[in-house]
Amino acid sequence: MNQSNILENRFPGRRAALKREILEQALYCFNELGVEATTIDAIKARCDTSVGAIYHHFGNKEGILSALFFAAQDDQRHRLEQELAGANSLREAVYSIIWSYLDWVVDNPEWARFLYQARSPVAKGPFQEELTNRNIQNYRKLKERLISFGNDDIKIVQPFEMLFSLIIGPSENYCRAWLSGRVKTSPQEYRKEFAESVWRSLQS
Amino acid sequence: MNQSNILENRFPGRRAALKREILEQALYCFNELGVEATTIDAIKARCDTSVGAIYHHFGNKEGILSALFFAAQDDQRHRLEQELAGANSLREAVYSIIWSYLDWVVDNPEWARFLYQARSPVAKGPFQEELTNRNIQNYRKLKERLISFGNDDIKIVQPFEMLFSLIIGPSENYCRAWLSGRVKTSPQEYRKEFAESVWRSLQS
DNA sequence: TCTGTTGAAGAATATTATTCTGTTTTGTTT
DNA sequence: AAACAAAACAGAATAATATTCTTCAACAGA
Repeated sequence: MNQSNILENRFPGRRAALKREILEQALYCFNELGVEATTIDAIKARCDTSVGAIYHHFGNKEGILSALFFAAQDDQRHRLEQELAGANSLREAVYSIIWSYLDWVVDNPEWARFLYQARSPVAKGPFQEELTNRNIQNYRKLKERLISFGNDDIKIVQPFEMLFSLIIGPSENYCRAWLSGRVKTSPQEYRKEFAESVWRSLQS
Repeated sequence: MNQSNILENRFPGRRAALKREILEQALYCFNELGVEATTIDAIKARCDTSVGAIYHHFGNKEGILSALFFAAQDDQRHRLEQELAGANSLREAVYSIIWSYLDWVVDNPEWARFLYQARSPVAKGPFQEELTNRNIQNYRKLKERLISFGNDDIKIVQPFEMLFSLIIGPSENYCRAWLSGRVKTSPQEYRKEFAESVWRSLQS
């Protein structure tokens, strides 16, 4: 049932049991029915609790959505940082970014699906600022890490703004297609090809 | 006010005037407030009409959303087909796909923004099947067009499923970033770089 | 002009999100 | 252990919102 321990990691302990249960069922509902079509009542029914409990823990629907979103995003980023820590060159860093992304999506398809569809609602909602700040932070850290390698060995595509899009764009697009069912082959099968293609695209 | 004539093209004539007006204001609301936070009342207020008129034209909120979505998608695809028609080699085709995509987004930023955020809701809603069919069709047509060139001159990345992601992924990712404000430079400035990078990534 | 059809309005209804009040459980202090 | 405070939970009451329904007006074709 539990596809992973993202929730356990983030909301540990006995007292948070219902909180985790609500989130898990909400995740299911959002993915199955869509964010807007998911009602508090539907979530309530699936975990046999009360509206009072739900609102006590999350305040409102946006609160549930955001809690799920940030939990997923943090887990994904954590995986990225772990992989990236082991990289010793720009080339290895690029491979780490792509591989950790693909692996995470394949390991957590439900969470990944949710992440794609919840970004816009969260970006518009009351947690707008928190999301923006996190994105700026993450982006900056990644940029510094990449710059730290220098690019003596090969000449890298110039406008730095483009770099991240070139690296993650293809994988992201493929993962979306895979999660929506348009393509059948697991992203992991193309790990190597994605990384190599991207690396080629970077040398100018 | 009217960023383009997408609505005029799709719903021409005097009798569809209110229909277009409703759609235009709805587009504004969806982008400004988000899909879920946009109320029928807010749309009604912005075009000074009645709920009756709105429901007469679109049935429900999903109906407005879908009408906008398909209008935008068709316009985008139309532009792609025009550009692609002039291509005489695989290389030119790849350039056409990327350039028409970037140009369309820059020409229609509001529509592009909407397209990104409305995909999930539409994919879950009552027009689910229509969307799927359109996607399958578009994908197939594009695939056939690309295959038609053969690949005698250069060896192209093997798994065909990956091809589309490699081509459009970087541009898509960058356009999202640009529309969300994370990067400032217009995608059009990097037209050449995106196309060249992608083309390098394809040769294996 | 007549007549059926489409466009439009707004009140009435149904659905859903949210608040509020009270009760129980849990943890902590004495 | 008893008393207290804080957090967890339940469910009725309320508010916000989507949708339906009934009515009237504009319009095209006979």
